[in-house]
Amino acid sequence: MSSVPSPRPHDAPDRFLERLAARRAHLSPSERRVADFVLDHPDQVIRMSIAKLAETVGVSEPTVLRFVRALGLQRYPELKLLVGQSIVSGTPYVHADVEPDDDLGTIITKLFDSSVYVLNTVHASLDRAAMAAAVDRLATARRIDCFGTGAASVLAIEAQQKLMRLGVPTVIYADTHLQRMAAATLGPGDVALCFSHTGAVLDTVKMARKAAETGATVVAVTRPGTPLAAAADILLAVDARENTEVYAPMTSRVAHAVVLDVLATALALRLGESGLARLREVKDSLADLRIPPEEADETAPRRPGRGRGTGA
Amino acid sequence: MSSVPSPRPHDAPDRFLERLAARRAHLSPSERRVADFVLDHPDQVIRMSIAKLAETVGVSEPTVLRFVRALGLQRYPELKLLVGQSIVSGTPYVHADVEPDDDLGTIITKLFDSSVYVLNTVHASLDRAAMAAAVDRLATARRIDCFGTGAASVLAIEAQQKLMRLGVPTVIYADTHLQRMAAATLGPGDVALCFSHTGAVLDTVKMARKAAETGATVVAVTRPGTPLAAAADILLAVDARENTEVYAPMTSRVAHAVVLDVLATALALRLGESGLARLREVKDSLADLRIPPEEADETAPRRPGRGRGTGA
DNA sequence: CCACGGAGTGTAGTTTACTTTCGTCGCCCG
DNA sequence: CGGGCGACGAAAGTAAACTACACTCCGTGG
Repeated sequence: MSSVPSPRPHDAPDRFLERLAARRAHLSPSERRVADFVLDHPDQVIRMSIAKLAETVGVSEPTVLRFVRALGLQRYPELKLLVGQSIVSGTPYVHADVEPDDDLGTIITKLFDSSVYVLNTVHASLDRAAMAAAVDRLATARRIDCFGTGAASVLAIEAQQKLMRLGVPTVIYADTHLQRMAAATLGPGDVALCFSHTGAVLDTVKMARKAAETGATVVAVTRPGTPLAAAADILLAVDARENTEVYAPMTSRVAHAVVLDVLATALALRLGESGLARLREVKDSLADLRIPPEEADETAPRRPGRGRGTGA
Repeated sequence: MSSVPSPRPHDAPDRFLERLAARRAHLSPSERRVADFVLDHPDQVIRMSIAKLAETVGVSEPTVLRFVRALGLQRYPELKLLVGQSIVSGTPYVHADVEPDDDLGTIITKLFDSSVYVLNTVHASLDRAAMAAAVDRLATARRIDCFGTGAASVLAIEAQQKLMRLGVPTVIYADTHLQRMAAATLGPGDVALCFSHTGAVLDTVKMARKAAETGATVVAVTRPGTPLAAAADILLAVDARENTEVYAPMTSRVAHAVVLDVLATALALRLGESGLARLREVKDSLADLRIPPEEADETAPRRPGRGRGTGA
């Protein structure tokens, strides 16, 4: 492979336009007009020469250059570069919702872009201290119960799978009644791991409160400022605004999944060799459920007319 | 020469480096050297003048310019712009694996970046025709069975949830035996929706084949070139290489989830008003399980010592 | 075996783009 | 009401990008 340079050469290229907007107030009037034009038409700016930009905005070339310098850049091309990178980076501002008359390609693009956007947002806003605290508690927990209802139940199930694989005593109960009963049987040293997109699902919140009453630590992955968040000892905030009105929570699902990945991975490393050893054991125990690579071809009797999918 | 993956989907700006790699073969020797340098050091190229690039590569300036034109571009700055946009998207190339001695911040960054990277890759490589065909079949299916074992089981569960919400007759069975029995009872007009990261899980593959024997349509979300992929009528290929050796499938999970989102969303729109109506009905039926926003504050009795997580 | 032609490349010169210097204007403060 | 300061632009200088043209190498046909 090649030299992989600093992922972000100077500053974060993505939020460059944000930075520009923030700095707008401190610019001189003429410079501000340049800033406004750049913010309004970044796509045009990247193909403009300094002279063209100056003419379009109605200022002189040196003013444009001063504007560039005011932003902490050395040269004008640098600006074009950063603006260019800003407008490409994952769905700039328009976190577009899917419309009823979108075609398939548009749906695909919108959903993938939204997911990427949410991941970037959550990444940036993730509370490391809370995450560290959560890993801490999970690592030493006597018992971990996973809670989640509705769409969040898959997250609870996934959490149970991931943590169990690490040799951490983690359980999940299939229905709400069982979960509620289980919550009441927790105690100090135990952890209740709760998932909810809205943070306002009555059952989950009640379980969290019940668990807290017993002295267990409540870790919640949910939206901040919600009842569930308030009930939590440790809040892993995922603030992904989305259209929950009609469609099922989608993008926030993805964000929750990645947060869970982080949790499980950090925990695995925290547990060190013992955790890795467990993973290996579990993996080995599954080996005979897999088709070995070398047999793969023979064991796949190709049926006529099958195998579509790559074609047009 | 180093492979350069497509950092971003869409058509124009993003897959530029890919396009460049593809066109490399048709270039003259000197131009090819330029191409290789651009592919290997895109981050440097975006800050180089044509003269500097020519000198570094060891060719003349016009050669660089001819290289630019061979790519279908008009001017050299256009190249810098496109290269710059190509290398943005959060994750450069290094799909970095988590190392045992990474600290929490590094783990967070690596996992989020990997997820974003995978989403971009899968977005770019997603087979729309296959997706359209899948939506088609699901829309008219008499019955849909979801299959998935191990880590993929949560996806199957999620699929069942999402499709069921649309009013599409979708079922899932909890254990392998039941799933296998169910597969045998499928028939023409039915759909088997299979999930597997590796595509080599024996149980899932057997179910897919059994389902295919009955004349049902097999839709598989998995890695291409695997036994499960071969057994599928419609393959939704998700080729996310990752470290399955020790850690559970993580990034591919996220990709599968988004593919499922696309499937469900496209299906909802395809079903039109009836699908949306179903969603609303289901949503309304859940209304009393939520804590209404206005009550949120009062219903959250704040306990002393609680509410950590946002702090340092 | 040599003349011819075309592909591929480089040299030199022109045009365009960017940057700096410096001077003017207007405004605030003394 | 004039000296000083900040904002701005004109013009000149410098660097970058582009174009025209010439050379070389190699294969082909006479």
